[in-house]
Amino acid sequence: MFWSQLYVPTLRENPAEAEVVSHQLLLRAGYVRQLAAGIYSYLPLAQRSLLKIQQIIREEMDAIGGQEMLLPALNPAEVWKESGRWDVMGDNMFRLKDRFGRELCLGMTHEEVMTSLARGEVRSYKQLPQIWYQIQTKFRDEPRPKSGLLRVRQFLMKDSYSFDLLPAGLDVSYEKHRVAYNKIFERCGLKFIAVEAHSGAMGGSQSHEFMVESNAGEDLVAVCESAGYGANLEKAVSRPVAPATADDETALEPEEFSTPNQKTIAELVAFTGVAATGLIKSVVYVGDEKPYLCLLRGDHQLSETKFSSATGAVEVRPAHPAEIQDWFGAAPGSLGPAGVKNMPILADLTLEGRHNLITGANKDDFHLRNVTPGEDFTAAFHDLRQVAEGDTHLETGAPLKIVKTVEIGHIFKLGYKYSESMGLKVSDQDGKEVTVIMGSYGIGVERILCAAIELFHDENGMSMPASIAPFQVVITPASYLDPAVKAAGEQLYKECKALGLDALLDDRDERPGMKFKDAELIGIPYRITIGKKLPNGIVEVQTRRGRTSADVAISEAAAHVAQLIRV
RNA sequence: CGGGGCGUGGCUCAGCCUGGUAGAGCGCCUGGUUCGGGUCCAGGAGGCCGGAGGUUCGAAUCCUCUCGCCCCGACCA
Repeated sequence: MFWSQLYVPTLRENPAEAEVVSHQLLLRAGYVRQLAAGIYSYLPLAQRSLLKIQQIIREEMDAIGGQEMLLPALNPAEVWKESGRWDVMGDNMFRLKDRFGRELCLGMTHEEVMTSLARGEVRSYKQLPQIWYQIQTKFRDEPRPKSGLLRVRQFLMKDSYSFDLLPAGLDVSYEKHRVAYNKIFERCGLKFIAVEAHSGAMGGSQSHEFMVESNAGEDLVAVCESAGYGANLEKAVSRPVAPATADDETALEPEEFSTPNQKTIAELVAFTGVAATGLIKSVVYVGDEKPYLCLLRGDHQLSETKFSSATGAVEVRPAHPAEIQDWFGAAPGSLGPAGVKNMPILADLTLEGRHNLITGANKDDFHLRNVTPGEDFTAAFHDLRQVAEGDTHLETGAPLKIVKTVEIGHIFKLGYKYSESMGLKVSDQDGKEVTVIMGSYGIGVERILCAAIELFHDENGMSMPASIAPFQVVITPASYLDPAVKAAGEQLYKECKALGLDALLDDRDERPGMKFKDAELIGIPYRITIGKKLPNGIVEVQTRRGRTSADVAISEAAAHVAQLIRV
């Protein structure tokens, strides 16, 4: 490709609307343009890069026996009603009606359509297992699209679905995907981690997320490199920081004391002189419209996901102050387990075996001291606590750190959720009908591009991995007016193409500085500059990442770059 | 949905408070100049100031409504 014929509208300044780096650079480097909130047009550079990403995904999916299909993005309501998700998806689903008033939606994921397809086709256990996938546009009416291509309303997703006769088969399909995903993200040049993910309210199913560390991300994960542990914060477990002081284990009776206007943990710590670890935090949550009193150590936070798992509740929300007043006869800030009979009491595991703690008295402006879990109140103990900075790995005690990440892939053992609700069954060896067990596996295609930019950029622009860069090498004749330089550029371009390199020749009549700036902005990993040293048969090969360069004989230049890319 | 910010040539922004003929830089076009890190000079095109209504002799500027975009939060299969 010749640059003069390629549409690359680079901008000198960052567009005002962009805040995260990948968004700024995608706009500045002329990769994308925005049409509306969360809706983008992909210009030639983005399209080239995205096609390369898709090709890598395709090759690795095919390698595990995946079969590519393409399902409709426009879905009838019926299949979604069958699975129950027509209602569950709520406002996140784009819905429309056809001319006859029939309800349709734009697909936000394809479990339903895939299951519907499979149940019409697959009859026998002999046809299993199957892995079916597609790379397709998904539509989600996000409440708040943001961060450029990271959270959008229309995006490309590779979604695959496995169908197996038995759970052991699902394990195999899942493992195949895990391996394939690792290969895909490695080939895309990303630095990523696979972490345990929350598996939803059904429980039992396994799930992993593939994450790239980035401040632009929205997910927090806890990682411990030395223990090889990583988990989404929703799911993560840890060893908490030990209480600041040992408990007085004398058997003491609870004793009410006055705490005027002391509501928060911080205020109580200041008021009583007792460390937060010596306090019980009382949080009232509503799960599926039933109230629960959740008790945590003063310095801990409730994990809504763990609360949901502990109670089995699907709809989870904090109680309203008015509800609390009604149930406890006191306002938040003076709550505790004492005398609570009208709702279940859940206590975090860190409270088990503690003695003589401080908690609210369920009486405004009063607290109780000397409250001992198990003696002064009974509670069901669960892991309810969100892992916090400073915690250590549960088994090894090695430090955990909490990092912000972008989710680029998610693999999930679905189990029987869709096959059961939608009736996907096959005959087994004995001619008995058996419900098929499924897995579903997603990759956000644009997020790979974003993550690569977030990971690899500097003040000059992007520094794309060679495997997914729009071009692998740019040939930059310092001046296209010099006939010798121009001829050498064109010759070198031919040599690169002959070696199978995806090359771009900057044939524009621009000053060299401008060409260098543009090439670095759009992130082409290698640049061959033809200029001053041409009379000696020398050109310069620059590596974008780190901006190191080497003088190479012009006859060797193409092969030299090919060599660099292969490594 | 709650809170905040912003809409002025393609891009970045000034002008608005205190109403009076719409500006700058970059980009674009023409001519010249220059040619290894976003050359320099000269000339030129391009905007009914997001939209609607109102106040006023007069509105980019003041008021009301509305649309859009961004950020924080809520939400997130």
